Amino acid sequence: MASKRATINDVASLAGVSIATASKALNGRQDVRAATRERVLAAAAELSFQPNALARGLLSGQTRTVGLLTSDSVGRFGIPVLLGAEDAFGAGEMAVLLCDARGDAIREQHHLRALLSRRVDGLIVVGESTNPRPSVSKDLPVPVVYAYGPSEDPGDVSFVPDDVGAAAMAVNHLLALGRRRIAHITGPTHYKAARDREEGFRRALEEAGAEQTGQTMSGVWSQRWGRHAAEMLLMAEPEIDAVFCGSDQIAAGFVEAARERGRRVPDDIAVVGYDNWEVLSTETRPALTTVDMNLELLGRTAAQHLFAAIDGKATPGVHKMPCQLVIRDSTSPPGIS
Amino acid sequence: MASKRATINDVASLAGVSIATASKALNGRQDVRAATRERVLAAAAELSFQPNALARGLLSGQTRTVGLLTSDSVGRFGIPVLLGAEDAFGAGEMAVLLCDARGDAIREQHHLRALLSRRVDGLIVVGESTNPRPSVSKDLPVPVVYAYGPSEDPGDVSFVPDDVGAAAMAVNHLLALGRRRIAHITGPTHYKAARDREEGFRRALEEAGAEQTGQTMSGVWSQRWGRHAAEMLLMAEPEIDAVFCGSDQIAAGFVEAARERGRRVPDDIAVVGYDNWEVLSTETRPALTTVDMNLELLGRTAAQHLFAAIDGKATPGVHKMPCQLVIRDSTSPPGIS
DNA sequence: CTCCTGGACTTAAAGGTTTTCGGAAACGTA
DNA sequence: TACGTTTCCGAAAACCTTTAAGTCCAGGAG
Repeated sequence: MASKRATINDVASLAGVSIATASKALNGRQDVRAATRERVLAAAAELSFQPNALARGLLSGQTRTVGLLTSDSVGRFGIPVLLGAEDAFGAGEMAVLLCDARGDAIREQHHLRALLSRRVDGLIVVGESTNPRPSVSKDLPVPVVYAYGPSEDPGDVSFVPDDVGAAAMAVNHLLALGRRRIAHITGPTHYKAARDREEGFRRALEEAGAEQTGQTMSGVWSQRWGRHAAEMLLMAEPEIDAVFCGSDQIAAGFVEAARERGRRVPDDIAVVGYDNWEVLSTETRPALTTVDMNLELLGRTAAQHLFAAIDGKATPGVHKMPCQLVIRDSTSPPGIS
Repeated sequence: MASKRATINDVASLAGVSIATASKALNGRQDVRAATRERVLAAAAELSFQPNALARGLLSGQTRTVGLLTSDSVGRFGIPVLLGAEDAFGAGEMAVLLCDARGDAIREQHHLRALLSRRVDGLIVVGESTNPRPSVSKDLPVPVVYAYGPSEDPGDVSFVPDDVGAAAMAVNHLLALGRRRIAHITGPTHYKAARDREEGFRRALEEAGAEQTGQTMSGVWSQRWGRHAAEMLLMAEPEIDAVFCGSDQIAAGFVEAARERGRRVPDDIAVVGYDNWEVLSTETRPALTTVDMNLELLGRTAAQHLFAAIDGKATPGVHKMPCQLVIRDSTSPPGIS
């Protein structure tokens, strides 16, 4: 560990100028002779001077730091938000202060206070599901954007995936392949995601004048449920030719069970999953066609809008972000696979 | 957005005392009458005063903030480190600044500078594999601990999972079940994790006087490779009664392929995986016995040792953290399953 | 010669908090 | 009354940087 951190005072002394001149030289401002500037820069390099961001922030009121308040979806969102922040500024210019509330409102309040006392420039609140969540933005001195889980307050800025549209897109893909006897297996109905995806499913069928085959099967988001549902479904509706699953876990369970029962995917039954969770979607046999929610884009967009809001250009409301259908072998048209 | 943030000055004015008294009252120090303290506290509450952490840090030289420098294992480590930080202090007392270097040394330098200029109290560097990585700690004014990926410099503080010991533990478990014809399928040999796990595998067999069945099969960390390896292995060494896999992905592929070929798991072949990645390990049929590296404990321990180092109590060297064998159905002794 | 201009640099204030030290009041003792 | 002690409070410095305002000087214009 090095001895003591150099301050601009040390730099100024070493260069034989005042701290004001040193500051101007270091920040590339006018009113300083080239020779002097060079001397200052040399001194700063020798002392490996790093300006103290605290002092700077205290003065300017800007910390170039944003808070990320999550409830454990750090892996899915933390990185995209970081990338978004870096894209909007230079690399290393903006920093992210990470907090995990573990789903506890009290702890969330604690973290909120801690972030505010650190004078973050803005806040990104990440939900663990797409269910609307209570707003934290009441009377906050900094702008807030919500990602994935929208705020209940429509006056806040929220970014959510367009589950309804994505589900419709998935079903339209199945319809375009000529499939007409399509079933739906999904997760618990207390998830808005499950309800939205079912709505997209129904709408697409309606618009095409087709009928859903069987009832929507709601269970949990697991491979086990996918297998179980597959067994029931293949028994009850043996003539189905496609299934839209509410998650890749369910879809993975479905294709495994179908395979065991001698149903060929995609020839007999085409399958579409949801999430594009690659450890599942690319490793099943066949690999899954699935909806990618573009969470990275979502995080990046949220970060960019936060910066816009920091600059006073907020755009309230719930913004639905488009998803993308990743087509793999589980829906290959006949003759290609 | 609220109007303006209250400062301790505002609180002092409202309470009719000087800022020194206000500070003392707010920080619970002596030398202030109970009645006065109460007045100050009431004023602070009314203005919802939050002390400015920048000013405080500037003065004390402590920011109660640590930097987390990762290369994308945020999900696996970010959270444990956060929890560890909260455990070592009160919730919301310590904050974590998150940086992702994306495996780029230049970017890592950038982030390092950004973190230092923000005056973090310490640094946790997280590797993406257990391969040793270059040290960043040369002449840094703050302590650093390495988690998962150790530093090449033995003078640094590193925490890594005990892969050798864990693999031996897994194999001993198989031996205790009476299995003697044990094979090993794992990932690429340029991963130290793969080499360490193989070493533990060999050692355990040697100590038991048993012989490895077949050659160690090195491929990639995927389910697909697990299936492929299973096919080759079952062909070449049909009499095996157990397999130790270098990851749950490989193990999941193995049990699937074995099942298809009519081999019963665990009755005919016992299987042990590695990672306890629950989306895989609990969803295969049967659920996998697997090594849990206790990454959460690792992260927490790293955080706690960082705090110790901040207090001047460093403990240099590479610390091997114990892993844990999670026993599930894929190694149930006969008669139980 | 004086006056002015503009460049190069310095002084000082500001930002919010903590802390040291000194001061003042109240009270007890001789 | 004079003095020492305790209790409570305030003034001011310190942390580091940026910036507005001020100083000084050389040189050009009149």
